[in-house]
Amino acid sequence: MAKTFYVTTPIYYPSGKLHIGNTYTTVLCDMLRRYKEMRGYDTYYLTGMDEHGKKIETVAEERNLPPSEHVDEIAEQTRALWDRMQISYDDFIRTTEKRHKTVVQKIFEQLLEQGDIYLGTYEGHYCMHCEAFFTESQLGEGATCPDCGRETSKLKEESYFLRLSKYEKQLLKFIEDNPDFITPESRRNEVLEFIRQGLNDLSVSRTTFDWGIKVISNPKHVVYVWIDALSNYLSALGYLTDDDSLYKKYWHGDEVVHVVGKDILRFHAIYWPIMLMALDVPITFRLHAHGFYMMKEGKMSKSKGGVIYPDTLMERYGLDELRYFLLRELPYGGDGVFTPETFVERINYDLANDFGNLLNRTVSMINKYFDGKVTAFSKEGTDYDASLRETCEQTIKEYTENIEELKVAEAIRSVWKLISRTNKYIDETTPWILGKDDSRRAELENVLYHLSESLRFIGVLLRPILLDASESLFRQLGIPQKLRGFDTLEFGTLDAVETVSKPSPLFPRLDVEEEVEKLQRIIRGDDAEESEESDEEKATIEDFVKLDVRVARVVDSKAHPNADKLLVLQVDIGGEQRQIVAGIAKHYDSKELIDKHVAVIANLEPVTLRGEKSEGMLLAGSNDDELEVLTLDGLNPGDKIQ
RNA sequence: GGCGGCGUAGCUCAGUUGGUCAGAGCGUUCGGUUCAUACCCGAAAGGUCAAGGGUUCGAAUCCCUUCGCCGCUACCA
Repeated sequence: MAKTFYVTTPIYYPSGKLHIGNTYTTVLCDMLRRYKEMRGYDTYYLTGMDEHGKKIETVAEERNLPPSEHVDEIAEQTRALWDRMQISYDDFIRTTEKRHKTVVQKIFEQLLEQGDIYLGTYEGHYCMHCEAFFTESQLGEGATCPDCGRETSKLKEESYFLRLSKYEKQLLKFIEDNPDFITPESRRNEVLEFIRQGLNDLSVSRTTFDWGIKVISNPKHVVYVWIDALSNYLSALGYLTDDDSLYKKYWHGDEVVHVVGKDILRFHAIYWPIMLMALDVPITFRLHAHGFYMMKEGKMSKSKGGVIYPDTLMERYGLDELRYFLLRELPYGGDGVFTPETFVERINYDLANDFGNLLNRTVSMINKYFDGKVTAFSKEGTDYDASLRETCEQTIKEYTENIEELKVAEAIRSVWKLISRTNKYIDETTPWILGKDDSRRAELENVLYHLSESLRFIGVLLRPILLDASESLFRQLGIPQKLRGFDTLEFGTLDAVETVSKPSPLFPRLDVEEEVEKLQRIIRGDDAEESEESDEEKATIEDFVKLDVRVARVVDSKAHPNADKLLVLQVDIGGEQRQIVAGIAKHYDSKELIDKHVAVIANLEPVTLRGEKSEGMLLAGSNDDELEVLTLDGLNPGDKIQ
């Protein structure tokens, strides 16, 4: 029986167009799946969409569509994108599907019965934008969302909670006992540290919106994101249904890998295992949290450094080029940078010059010297032959070890070492000199055979990465289907090569300057086709007039006794004195602002920050490294700002 | 503030358990070659391995301190 391999992407939340940062996960999983397939595994690749929640409800409303139609549309677009990218997924699950809902409801009820979920009331800060409650410890006693920075409102709501605290010790032990459970190690450490600080029970239901899975025993609640979304990994396999054969086969199989971006590490490393423990389902998966592709200026976003979409790159440069770049440029455990320069240079140097040209010159020579047919293989050979063969063997080893550890960029690099070695082999053996001497024909044929065999190795190893190019390589060298498998990678297995009569370049060379410029335009959004609506929400004038912004004179100021970023200011707002705590200590000395006239929001709900009362908010402008408090020394304390 | 990590050639980074570890790729300069998509191959220049101190016969590699940067976390509305 073949070993099994089950690989998953997160299910994507349809809030924006998928850019190359998002698609990386999917391409990585696709590559892993193809690799395992090639190694003879029985594989299953799951991806899908997370389609519930307030945000979807709202967007659908704005579009004047029922939410179901809205998500149908997006799901269709997403599937179409994966199809264009030749993603080899086996199943595409949507949380709005009946097969998923039923399972989630069963899971919820079971956990409720067992007491792992309990009904409580939540009194706390709620962020409308993130649809999330934050506990006191998460938010401290501030009033904004730790995720998005937007203002939260105090809400008292009935909510179900998942008892995380009960499983804290068990989870900690599991992670400690399984060093490979979470990779890379740095992420694992973060998780351990987070658990050690103690887990708060997790709110897992909402009553503030309808677009979600109803709690059967209490339908005014809908199941909130964690239990809904994470369950997809099981529901798609038929867990808790009449036919759970896939679940038995793959979840209880040999290898299960969840690949996620680092932003959702915690949910997969903590909440998901705890859910499984509570359900008495074995934790068979390992979790890999990769970094992101950034633009040079920072995070990929429309407002900041610009965005680049997979379609753009695919249409202009090709799928293999895109896959190669993505898989090759993201360093293990870190973030990657997309720049037009590196993208174009990778294509030219690695794909066109080193790899494509290697095939091209080999095919040309076989045609030129042997009319396209080569058969000989001399075991005696030269030192160069032996060295090349050795590199082939070594490459398989490095490649395999790296992929198994999910170090795909390293794996790819090891193949390129072989490509370089093979180019060098041509220089060492100088076939063009051998070609001038009839007595050395056997030698020449042996050289060309070695080149073909090396290229066959390269083609096989790159099959999971370069879909068209590997195929084209086999075709151009006339390598039969049965010699394209990983298990045929033994030097000398190839009986004969019969090349096509005229080689065709695998990758066209690009005009660097021209393409870089083109890409820069696209990223900036200057290209007509790429113009996009802004992500930003609009505030109405009503929103603004709610704020009472006033000029205040700083009367006194001291460092917060118990927080290094805070200053405690006494301000005069035209007769009334107040205390305001502001997070500006990194940028202002405690005395620096005294007597300055600053801008404050006067009608904020007072909060206590690290033990000091704050009755307002100081306005300041900032970027990544600078911060400047707004000063209006020409106006008097109490004057209104609007 | 707590925890983790990083700071190595102009640029991007490799460097497992301390002793050919001072490296690779790109860039630069020079040279070779012509089978090839003007490609490929080779050579050279470039670093007091962030700074200071310590352990050791010997440290980029271990320990301490300082500075700078990143991630998570707490505090910043």
